[in-house]
Amino acid sequence: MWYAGRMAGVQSVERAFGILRALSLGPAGVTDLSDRTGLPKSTVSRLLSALEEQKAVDQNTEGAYELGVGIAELGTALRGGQSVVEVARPHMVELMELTGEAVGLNRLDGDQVRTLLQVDDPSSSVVVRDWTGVPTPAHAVPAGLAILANSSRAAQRNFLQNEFDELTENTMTDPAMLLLRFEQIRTDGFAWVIEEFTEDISSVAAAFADANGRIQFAIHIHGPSFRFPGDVDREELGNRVAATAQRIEAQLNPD
Amino acid sequence: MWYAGRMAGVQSVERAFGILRALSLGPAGVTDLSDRTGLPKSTVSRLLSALEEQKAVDQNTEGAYELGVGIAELGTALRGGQSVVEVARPHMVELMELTGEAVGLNRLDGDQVRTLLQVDDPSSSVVVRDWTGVPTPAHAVPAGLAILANSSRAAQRNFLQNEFDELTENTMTDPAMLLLRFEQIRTDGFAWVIEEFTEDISSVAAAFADANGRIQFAIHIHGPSFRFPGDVDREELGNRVAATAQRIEAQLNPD
DNA sequence: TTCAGCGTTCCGCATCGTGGGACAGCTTGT
DNA sequence: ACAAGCTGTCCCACGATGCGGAACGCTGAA
Repeated sequence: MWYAGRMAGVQSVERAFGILRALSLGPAGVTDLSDRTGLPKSTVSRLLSALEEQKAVDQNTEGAYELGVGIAELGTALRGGQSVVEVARPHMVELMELTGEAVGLNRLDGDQVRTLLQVDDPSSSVVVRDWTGVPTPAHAVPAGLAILANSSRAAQRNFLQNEFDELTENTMTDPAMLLLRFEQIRTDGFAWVIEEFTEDISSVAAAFADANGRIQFAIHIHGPSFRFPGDVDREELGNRVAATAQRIEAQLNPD
Repeated sequence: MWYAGRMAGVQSVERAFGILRALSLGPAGVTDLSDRTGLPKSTVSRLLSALEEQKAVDQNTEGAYELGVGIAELGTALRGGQSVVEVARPHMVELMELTGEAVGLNRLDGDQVRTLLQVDDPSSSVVVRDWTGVPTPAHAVPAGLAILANSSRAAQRNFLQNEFDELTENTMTDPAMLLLRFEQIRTDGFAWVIEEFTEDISSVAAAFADANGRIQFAIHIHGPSFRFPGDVDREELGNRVAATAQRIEAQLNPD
C-alpha cells in the first residue's frame, strides 16, 4: 500500500474499465454512462475520448458509444492464443510418440463426430487412413461416446432418441445399453471401442472442455486391430489418454 | 486542444492500452513490457497491477503477464452478446406492474452495489428516489447480499474482511452473522432487507448469472417501509423476484 | 558464493486528471 | 415559432494522483 488508506491502482484505468464494462451492457451516451458509473459527465466525456483514441470504443450512427474494434482485436488475440487445435497438437504428438499409433482430435457435431486433426507416426508403413474432416457416427466411435458420457443427461436423452446403425456385429445400438455404457465411461474417464465402427480399427478416446467450459471435444488413439491395442494394458493406456485430455483442458482453461 | 502542445487524451489510459496491445503479441514480464513500450519498469508494474484488478491481465504459472478474462468478457459483450440491461428491462417492468413499486437492476462493484437501471411506477406519487449510478454498500442492500450469497466462498471471505458501517440500528455488520445470512439467502433464492440501508426503505432482491455464467447482477424491488412490503407475503414475493431473475438468466444463457 | 537481472516498493515532486459550471446545439412539446 | 429541457463539449483552477529514479529483496545461473 503506497499511501495510507489508498487502494493500489490507477484511478483513470479503473474508471476507463468501469466505462467499458458499462458499455458491455449496451450502447450508451455520456449522460447515461455518467449515471451508470457515478462519474461526472466531463470525466466520462474525457475518458471516452481517450478510449476512442485507443479504438476501445466508438460511436454508432445515433451518437451512442459502444465497444470498439480495439476490444475485438484484443479479444481475437486472446482467443487466437488458445486455438483448440494449436493447443492440442503438441499433446497429440507426444501421445503418438508414446504409442506409435495415429492420434486424432474430434468434435461432436449433432449425432456425428468430426476429426479436426490427425497426427500420424511418420515412420509407420501401415496406418489408419486420415479421417480429418470426415463425419463418423458418434455411437460407434470412442470420441462420441466419451463426449456424450460427460454431457448433461438431457443431451444424452436427446442423443439416444436417434436410430443407430449396426456398422459391425460388435456395434452397440440399444439405447438402454448405451446409457449404462455412458455411466461406465464417465467413471473410467475414457472410452474403448473395439471393431464397432469398422471391423479392423480399435480406438480409445477421452473428452475435454474448451475455453468456454463446454465439453464438445475429445482426443483418441486408433490403430489397426491386428496390432492395436495388442498387449497394451487397456486401462493404463486409457488413463494416459485421459491425462492428456486433462492437460489440454487445463491449458485451455487456466485459472 | 486543452493545453498548448498537449494531445487530447488520458495518459494512463493510453499507456494501459499500449501494454494490452503489447500483450496481444504474447505473454511477457515487466522488463519485457518495459522494453516493448518504452515505459519505466515501475510504471509498467503499477499499470499491470491496475489492469490485474480489472481482470484485463493476469499472470500465468511462469509469472509472465497475459491478457485476462476481463478482456474476454468485453469481447463476449462485443460479439453480439445480449445486453443485460436490455434483456432485464421488460422483466423489470413486469415485476413493477405486479407490485406497483420501483424495480432496480444492480451490479456488485467491489464492496459496493451500483444501480444500473431503475423502473418506477409512473402513476405512483410517492416513490423511492432514483438510485441509478449511486454506489450503495453491499452488506446493507439486498442485491449485494443476494449476489454474495451466490458467490464462491473465497469471494465471501474476501468481502467479509471489509469493515461494515452500521447505517441504521438494524444493519447487520458482524461477519459471522453475515456468513450465516448468506447461507440462508442462498437456500431461499432471495434476500430481504428491512430498514438496514436507510430507515424508511425496505427491499427484496435475487441474483442472476450473466452470459459468462458469472453472478454479479441482481434485481430488486424496493419501496417506502410505510407501505412496503405491507401485507404482502414476503416469501411469495421473494419467490416472484427469484423467478424473474431466473427468467433473465435463462434469456442471457440460452441452451 | 557471487553476481546479474527481475520485479516490487518507496516517496518527493509536478504534471496531469478532475469536476463544477458555462454554453452551444438539438429535440420535444406547446 | 418559441421555449424548456437535455445532451455533450469545453474551460480552467486546483490539488490529487501518477510518475520515475533509486533502492532493495529475491531468484537463478555461473
